[in-house]
Amino acid sequence: MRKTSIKDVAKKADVSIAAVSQILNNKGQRFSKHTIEKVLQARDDLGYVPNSAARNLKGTSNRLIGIIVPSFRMPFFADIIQSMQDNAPADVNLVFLGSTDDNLQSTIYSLVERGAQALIFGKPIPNRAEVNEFLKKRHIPYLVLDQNADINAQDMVQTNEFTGGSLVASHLLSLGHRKIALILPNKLTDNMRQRRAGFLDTLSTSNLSPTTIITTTLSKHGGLAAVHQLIQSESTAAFVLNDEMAIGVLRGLAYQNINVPADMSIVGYDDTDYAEFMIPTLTTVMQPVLEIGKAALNMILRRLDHPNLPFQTAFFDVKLVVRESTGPIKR
Amino acid sequence: MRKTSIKDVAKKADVSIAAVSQILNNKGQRFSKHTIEKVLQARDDLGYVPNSAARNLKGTSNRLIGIIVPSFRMPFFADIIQSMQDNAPADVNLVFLGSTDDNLQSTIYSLVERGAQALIFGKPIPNRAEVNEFLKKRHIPYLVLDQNADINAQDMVQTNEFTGGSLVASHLLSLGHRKIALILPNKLTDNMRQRRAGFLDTLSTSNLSPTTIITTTLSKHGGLAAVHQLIQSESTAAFVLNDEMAIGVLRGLAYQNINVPADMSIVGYDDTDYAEFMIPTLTTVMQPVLEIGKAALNMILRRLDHPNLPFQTAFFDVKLVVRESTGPIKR
DNA sequence: TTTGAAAATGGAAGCGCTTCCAGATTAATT
DNA sequence: AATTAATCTGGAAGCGCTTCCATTTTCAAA
Repeated sequence: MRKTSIKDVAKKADVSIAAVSQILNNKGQRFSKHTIEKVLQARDDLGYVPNSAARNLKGTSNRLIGIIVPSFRMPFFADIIQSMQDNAPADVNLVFLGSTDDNLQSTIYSLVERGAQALIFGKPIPNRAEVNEFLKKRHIPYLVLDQNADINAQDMVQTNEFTGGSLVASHLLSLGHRKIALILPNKLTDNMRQRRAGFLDTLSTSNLSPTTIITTTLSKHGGLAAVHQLIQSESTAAFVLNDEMAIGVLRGLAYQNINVPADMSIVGYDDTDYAEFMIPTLTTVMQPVLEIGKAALNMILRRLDHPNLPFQTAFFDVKLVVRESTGPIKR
Repeated sequence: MRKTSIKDVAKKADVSIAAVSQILNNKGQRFSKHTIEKVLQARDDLGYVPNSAARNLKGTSNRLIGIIVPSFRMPFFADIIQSMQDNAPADVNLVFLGSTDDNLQSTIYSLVERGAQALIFGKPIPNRAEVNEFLKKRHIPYLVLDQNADINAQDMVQTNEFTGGSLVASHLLSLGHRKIALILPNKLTDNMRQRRAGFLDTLSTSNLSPTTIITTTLSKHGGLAAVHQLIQSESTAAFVLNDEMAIGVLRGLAYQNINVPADMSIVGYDDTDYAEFMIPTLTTVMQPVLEIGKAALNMILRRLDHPNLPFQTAFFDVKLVVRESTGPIKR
């Protein structure tokens, strides 16, 4: 039951192994039509598929990029993945892996073992220094889709999170809101911190700060669970740090017969697919996710081809998308 | 810039290659404490990670399973992927790939080339016969997450789609609806066909058939676009073949100020995460997606271990989940 | 000491493939 | 017919690793 190997093909076609290899790799101009025919025929008869392990062993392996995301179920990452996959050149292989903080190390290890030549992380790395050392030692470039302290230490893809948060605040202020709640996930990425910072900064220019800051899990259920506190706070608006949670908040408010936006304005972040389908449609901040995924991939490919180029940062602007879930304060 | 290989470690530790190999694979009981120490030290110093290509070459490779889905963005598949990933034994490697009908062939090929030992398809295979021959010839078992004509030709995971459709019809009928629309995606899987069949079958026992059958794209936007026709049909209820589309329908109806369920009842299918967060919450049919993913994976692993066992079919029941989007007919 | 088994280690083959190089065959040119 | 050049093909090394087996070293018991 052994897999058919190049040897089998060679024997069947009655030519040398070398001939088979070259002919099947289109480097066989130097062979006669007849030989080529025999080889192709034998391959098809035997159903031969070259073993890429053996092939890669030789050196010029295909480029393999590992992409590590926290979850496949979050729209943001689903989009990233899809966009990378759609934009990957044919000779590049992408391997997607989900990973919790716990098994990050082993995930990275298995990717490296598999011959990944570069990695892209969808979220911050907990033990950054350690991982950095591990990868640097092996000359494996990587890239983190999150703000990063050291712009000169590696390539980066950034979005203007601070501005994003700020836009939200301005929008709500301009609608007359003064009592604004802030709903955060219990684990913040750097991106989210910036988002928050921008929001708080702009509020403070009006001498305001959030009426309440609610911390909850990063999920629709988390948003739902935050509603109780939100109502207690008597705010007239809330900035929910991402759309997933915002969807939960919308749902929770509806259960309490609190009308959005008449009684309460809600703003999300990410502009996932679902935002424009909510009832009411969700005001949110758009990040060009597809572009981000594409840029990250291209950047890391560029790095592979030119390991010594200076580090680069791709910068993306965000945009406030005003929809139905925000409105002027009720008087 | 060559990657450090076992040879480098051996030299550095001043032992043989064989010793390094065995020690690092925990088959080194026969070595002295001292030697083991040296080797581990050398490995760490050099940052050595064994090359799995070379390792697999030898034969007993790690089990690699390829999973092909149409899209990473559809909640149904995101869930499947997540559940497989969460349930995969440590020694099993999963590779997820998105694929359109067009590049299916090459996707399969690249997976086989990589040494995939089994495949799982998330959706029907267009040119089934051809693919079947290709994979059979290479002794690569596969499994399709869709109903399948030939229960004796391969393992299968099935859900009771017919019953699912039937449950929807019964539910709507019991609420008094007689004018019921059916909204389909323009490409049906076998599963969906069964779903439809169950629905139509039950309707017909009341001598009914859908007031209208609307065909649209399989997406939220598709659902939204179907609303116009739906309204024209003067139906009092609609069965939308999956939640994604149903979300679009809900949104579209809201735009037209048509109240759900007072003016129109809506039923989806899949019970994705979002169903219970819609406003109104969406009545839908629950498939145990996580279980399905897990079962599919286990089944294919079992097949790998025991290629000659008789084919098996895992069968899952579905459940109607009644929520706010359906209600008694208005009189 | 001698002896023999147990413990420790390295040599070398081989996994499937690519690639360099030399050898063989054929065709083209005097 | 002789020589050269062009065309065609196979041998063999080597990629990084595992594994079988032979060899060497150690150590306790005789």
